[in-house]
Amino acid sequence: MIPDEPTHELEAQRRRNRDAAASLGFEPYGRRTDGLIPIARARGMYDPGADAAVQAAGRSPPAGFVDPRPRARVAGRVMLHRDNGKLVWMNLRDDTGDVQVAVSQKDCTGGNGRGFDLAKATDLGDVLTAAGRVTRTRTGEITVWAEELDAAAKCLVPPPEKHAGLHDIEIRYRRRYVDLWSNPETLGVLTLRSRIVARMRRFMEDRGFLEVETPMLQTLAGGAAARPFVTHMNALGLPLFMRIAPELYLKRLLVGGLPRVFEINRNFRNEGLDKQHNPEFTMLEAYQAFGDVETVMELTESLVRDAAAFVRSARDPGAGDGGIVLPFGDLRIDYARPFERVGYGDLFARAYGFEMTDVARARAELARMRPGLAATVGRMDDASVVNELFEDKERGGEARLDPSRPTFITGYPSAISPLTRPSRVNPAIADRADLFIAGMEIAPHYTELNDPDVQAAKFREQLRGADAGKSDEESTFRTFDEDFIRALKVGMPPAGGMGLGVDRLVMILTDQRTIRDVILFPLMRPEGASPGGPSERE
RNA sequence: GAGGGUGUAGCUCAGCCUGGUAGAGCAGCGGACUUUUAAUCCGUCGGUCCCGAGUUCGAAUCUCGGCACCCUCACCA
Repeated sequence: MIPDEPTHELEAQRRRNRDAAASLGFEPYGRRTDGLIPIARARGMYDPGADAAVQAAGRSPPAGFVDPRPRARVAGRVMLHRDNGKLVWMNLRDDTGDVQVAVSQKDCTGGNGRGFDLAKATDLGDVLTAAGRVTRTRTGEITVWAEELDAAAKCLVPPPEKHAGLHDIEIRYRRRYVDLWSNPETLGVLTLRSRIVARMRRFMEDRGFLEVETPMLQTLAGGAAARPFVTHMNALGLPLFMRIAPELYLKRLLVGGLPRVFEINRNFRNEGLDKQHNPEFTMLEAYQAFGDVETVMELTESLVRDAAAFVRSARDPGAGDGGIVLPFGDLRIDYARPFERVGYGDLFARAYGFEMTDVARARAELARMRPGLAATVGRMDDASVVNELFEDKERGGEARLDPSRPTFITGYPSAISPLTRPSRVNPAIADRADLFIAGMEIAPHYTELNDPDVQAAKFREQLRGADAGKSDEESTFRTFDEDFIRALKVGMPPAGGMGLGVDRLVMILTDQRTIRDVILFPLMRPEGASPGGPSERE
């Protein structure tokens, strides 16, 4: 808070109400409170029999009558507030749900005895604790009939409109702390994400994988083709990169003798952002020694199926053990059936009506489709030409997939998969498979390259490719990692590896259209940076 | 990067096409009310119409420039 900033009228009023609560003897910012239970649990404690017994006892219960209704102590934000004079109704919300609280002048006499007065001085958005009997009102609403009410935190900022909620998308991302408690959908999706990740972690552990943490600050950013974020370390006077992938470190661990390793953590790529890309994103990357591409495809398929089953049961706990079908937009995605598999070459032929080996035709086709690219097509190598066609959004191979069926594309050309081991059967084909769901690439799988000489040659090839025709920006991220080659010289067992885009998978499983809706704090430009001078608002 | 859209009270929005000096609901404030459910009833306060320039007697409204966000496309694993 900036001291001399003039406070808004609504905030000033809230400060007055806070001071009023303080002068009633409350600590406006609360204190430790033991014995709190989640609101959902308090609601579950409601006992119709006990309510009936109290009803039967009537207004003047017989001597020795003991109120059998359960007591609960809950904490939550004030979502609604209805002041009926000598009886104040409010609705408290925590992360488990809402409950109505009645604060009656006659009955709310516990604690410091001023609970009713506090209810009168309460603003929407305040955090309170309430303790009392769990009962039901005439109209059937489960209610904590407060015997005590205490202040826990003052809300000085006016909350969103009580019925419409917070709609402004920009403010929802910028102020998640408001979005989370005012929009139950946000809380639901983001807590579900957390539980999905926990579930995936356990799945991997159950399969014998060891979770590890490898450097995020790297002197060389390798393991993928992407532009890194650049930073600088003062103490060593060292330029550093934020990692674009953990791959080269995880493989060093295989060399070190760890047979199954995985990491769930952030990667950083200095590229554009859209519905499927956030500059920092979470990846589950795993390597299994003595496995191959098939091994890790099975791993991913089981992992995704398990996560989907988990989401389905979280959404609909009563559901039987039928299929696992989850909605994504208009799609209904079936995770129970074996995932589809389709070859790169087949998809290409299906999309264009000729074989991808017909390179001359492919060049002509690309030149026709992309007049702007016509000049460059001549300088592109065969595989790039084919892949350019393959990845075309409208006509390409990926566009031919059934988005409602999780599908592995297999048989990628070796030429576009530099870190992948060529197939033993046909070296022109890489042992690589990419999992697509809902038209989104979710996870690539590889039989990893472990021959140091072949790897070194591929690195060199990439560097050469970088020098030829590519822009400076593109070439900066291509690096030759000498130590990684040295590690391979020590001997890495044959292995299968995969990298799963956690944010994208969570999007699909939770039916969210943009990656920002599954990230707690998506990247935003700073607020108030307009040329008129930065306005200090917090 | 290109095109389109949005930006008005704390929040949700109308007004903009067709220029005449700012509206509603909720929230707030004062009052009434011990079974309400977006409580109700009476009264009332609240504005950098995103920022800047221009056109005009007059701009929330029209024009130009800028900023932020959203959508589509492009780029990018």
